[in-house]
Amino acid sequence: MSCEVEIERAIREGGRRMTVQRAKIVTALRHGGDHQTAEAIHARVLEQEPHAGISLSTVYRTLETLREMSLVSPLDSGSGTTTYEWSTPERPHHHLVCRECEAVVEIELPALVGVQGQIREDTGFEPDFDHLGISGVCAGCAANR
Amino acid sequence: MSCEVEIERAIREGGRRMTVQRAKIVTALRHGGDHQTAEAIHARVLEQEPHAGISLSTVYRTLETLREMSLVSPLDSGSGTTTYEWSTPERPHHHLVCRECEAVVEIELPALVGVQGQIREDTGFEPDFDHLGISGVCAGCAANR
DNA sequence: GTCGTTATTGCGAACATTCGCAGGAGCGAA
DNA sequence: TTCGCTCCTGCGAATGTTCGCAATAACGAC
Repeated sequence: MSCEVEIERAIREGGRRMTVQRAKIVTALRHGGDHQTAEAIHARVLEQEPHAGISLSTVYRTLETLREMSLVSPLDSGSGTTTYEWSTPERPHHHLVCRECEAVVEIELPALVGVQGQIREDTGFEPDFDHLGISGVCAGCAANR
Repeated sequence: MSCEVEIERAIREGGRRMTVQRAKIVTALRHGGDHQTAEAIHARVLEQEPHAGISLSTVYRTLETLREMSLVSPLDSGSGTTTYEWSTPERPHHHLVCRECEAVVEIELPALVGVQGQIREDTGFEPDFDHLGISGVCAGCAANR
């Protein structure tokens, strides 16, 4: 993948360092599909390189670092485990997470831009409205009652 | 407090049982101010009745039960600890949680009703928009950079 | 009041995640 | 190339929260 170079440059900016561990975690994230747990990413790294010896702590810390740089979006699925997906700023979207069956549906919410503006004007607060996890009850579970 | 009777009735509906533990937890919640952690509620119960012998698990389970009945609103403050506050349906509000300093600001967002309608129409999903925890960066922290 | 069903409790273990610390490695400067 | 600063890692312990299980107690029926 060619974009690995760009990511490396992005990491270097801000005084961060490029390490083998980070490279492997980034690769696992980008090739592993959406909504992976930290544990799954860790397993994927070890699978491709059993002697890599990357600790789970490092996976968590790297994910946090990538989140600070807005390269990764965490999604709290409500059931106690957080999943991560590679950021796609060119296609902003949000997630509806069902409280009952834990299904996740993607949705675009351009109307949130107005809400974001209101918050900013009222309070000066800059909300993270680029990748919201909205919990609730999906149509299927609502029907089952 | 007179409304304890109403809460008791609400708990009984749906086949739930009224126990001493639940009564004490409800009292602690209602008299303890907003945004208490489970640990704080537990401590408050033990403080007023050292021999009560209520376990932390029971506090968590009771809070979950009260949340299912929409009597209590949890707020994930981002720092790993969840706080709870008694629901006030007559005064719906949301919380802006600063990712840097963890300050919490209350805000009313009537504009969200429109977004809620859009989600419902598009997907049939019923979002929990009555008590959102919105993370982001507050004005003060944004200025410190 | 007694009885039986079953929701609820307390306990300890499990879970996902974070933290502190000492050793190791990345990267700029010489 | 070597040196030195300091960021990063691995480990194990700690955190907040959930879960499984056996014992207990609430509440409706008699």
